[in-house]
Amino acid sequence: MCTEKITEIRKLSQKYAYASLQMHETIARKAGFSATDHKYLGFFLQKGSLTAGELASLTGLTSGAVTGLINRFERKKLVKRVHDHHDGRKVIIEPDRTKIMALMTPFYQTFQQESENIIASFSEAEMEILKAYFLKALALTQETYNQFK
Amino acid sequence: MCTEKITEIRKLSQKYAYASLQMHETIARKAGFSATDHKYLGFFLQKGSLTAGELASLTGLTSGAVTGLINRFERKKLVKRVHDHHDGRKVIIEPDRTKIMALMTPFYQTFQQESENIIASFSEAEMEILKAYFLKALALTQETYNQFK
DNA sequence: AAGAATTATCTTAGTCACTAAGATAATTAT
DNA sequence: ATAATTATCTTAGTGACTAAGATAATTCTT
Repeated sequence: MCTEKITEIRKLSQKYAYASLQMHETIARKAGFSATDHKYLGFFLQKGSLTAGELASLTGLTSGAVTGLINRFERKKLVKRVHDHHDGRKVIIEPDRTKIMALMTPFYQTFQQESENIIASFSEAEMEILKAYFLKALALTQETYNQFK
Repeated sequence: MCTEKITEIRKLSQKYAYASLQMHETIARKAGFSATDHKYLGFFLQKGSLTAGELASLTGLTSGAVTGLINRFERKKLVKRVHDHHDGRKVIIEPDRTKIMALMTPFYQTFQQESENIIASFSEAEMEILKAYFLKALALTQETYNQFK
């Protein structure tokens, strides 16, 4: 069997994950965010509005840390706090997508375009293989995460 | 063309990168490390002995932060400080690979095995495609990192 | 319907890792 | 020899985190 090739690819994917982390942290600093703020900012683009509690459980942060996170974003006018009409305890955090995008785009536009160029360099059948791999790898990563959290 | 599929895969890989980050941070906490200590611990396994300065430029930390990092690892007896005989200013950090491995393995063994199982579920020709993708994606990520650092 | 328990968020106190700037000590250049 | 440079460490201050408790709204119990 091709045990070596398997291990090689596994290590490659590990290296990629680390490089990705480094890249994001570096961009975060350049964009004037702490690494963690930047990390969670993407959440709002992905998920839209969230309550503080939802954000806490998604991020794994304590409620106090989330309060601080929201305060920092609110100061920069990237999100708004809105009280839920149905449940007055809840605070809904409404991101200003346009403003957030405007901050991120300069850094990611080229990267995303190049990423898509790389993907586009594969045939449609090959893309299916990439997709299959990512779906499996994502599931395993999330399982492992859930196992330890 | 299949623009949608391309974007789908790009987003999938993005999601994977984020999940990977979350997983590593969670494991770090479980293993009794701060997320950053855990992140840099892997460095020693990969690179072996390093000087404090080399570590600083690899991690992007200031020299003071590196001093603290080494102190914490040294307290846990995971690394040793050795003075360079040729250049008395330099401090070589010698990792105790066995000890570090012993700390990491319980958390990563299953994950790595399952990762390899996923890879092994592809044919050899398909593996070549995965490898090709990772090599390109890694290069792009590192380029982007270098561009902003 | 009133009181108790729960839930959601915020506040406070304390900790830890970081940066920036300067100190120390060894090496290299003039 | 002296000056400049290099490598690491130290110190002071900052920022984001946790844990625990406060506050306020909702839901459950009887």
